[in-house]
Amino acid sequence: MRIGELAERTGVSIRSLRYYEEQGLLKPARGANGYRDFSAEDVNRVARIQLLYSAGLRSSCISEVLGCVSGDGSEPYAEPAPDLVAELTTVRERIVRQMGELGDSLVVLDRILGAAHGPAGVGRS
Amino acid sequence: MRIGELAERTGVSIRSLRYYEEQGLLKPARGANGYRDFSAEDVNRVARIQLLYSAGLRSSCISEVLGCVSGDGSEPYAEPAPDLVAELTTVRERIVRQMGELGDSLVVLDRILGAAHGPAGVGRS
DNA sequence: ATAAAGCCTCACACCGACGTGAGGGTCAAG
DNA sequence: CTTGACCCTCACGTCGGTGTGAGGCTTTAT
Repeated sequence: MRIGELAERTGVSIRSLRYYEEQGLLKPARGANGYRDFSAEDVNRVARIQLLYSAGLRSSCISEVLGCVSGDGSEPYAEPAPDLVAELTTVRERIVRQMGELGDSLVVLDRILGAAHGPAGVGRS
Repeated sequence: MRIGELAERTGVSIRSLRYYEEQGLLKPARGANGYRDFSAEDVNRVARIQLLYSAGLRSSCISEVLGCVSGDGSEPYAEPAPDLVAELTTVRERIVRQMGELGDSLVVLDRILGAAHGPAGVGRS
């Protein structure tokens, strides 16, 4: 599939997809015309990339992580390098902490929002 | 208290504190010498600012939120403007979504980390 | 008095993911 | 053949929070 289609399917901009390739996160084949040729698996791969980005990992790190995840990513892994393990452990801790902070922020926001329309309970999501 | 002390107490850089003032998040008094003079409450205020930053709010939004929180922020609020309520609601949804994504990312990371040192359980934080 | 430390105001640098536009090929439809 | 849609590669712009350095005050300690 070509880049436009992948963009449409994933909801990610064309620019971003090119950027992902530039960062080594995607390695599409190339047609004789120079066009990128993405596989069907790349749809999932892009989803995982986005997920990890949203977790605050930078692309260099995502690249290593994805190197440990095979094709559809549903189950298997290769051996993670020891350095990577250390880094990911740090990242893991950061994520846990960040989730806590987000929870706290939510409390703050809900206080404000609660004040907005009186003492009645805020619509729970 | 002067900026250096506040920086030390909050763990936030001097540069950032000046930036917060520039964004209207802090309004320190000024001594005759031009030095900023922060109040004791500002320590809490800075903590809240950091919290909201980590939740992904930009300073313009934080400024409005803090406008609804009185002194020590422990309980009360002023009336939030209706526009602000709408924005915060959006932000709230984003945060909830983001927490979900972080949780998913955690699962991905734990899979990798689980593969790192064999089938034994991962050290639970 | 003199040095050291803390403060001040610009104002430019940086990072990371992405927008955007220029300039130019490729390809299917009319 | 031409139009229009899609693709390509640079390469610079943006945004937000922060680092950093210049140039110059005030205050504190010796």
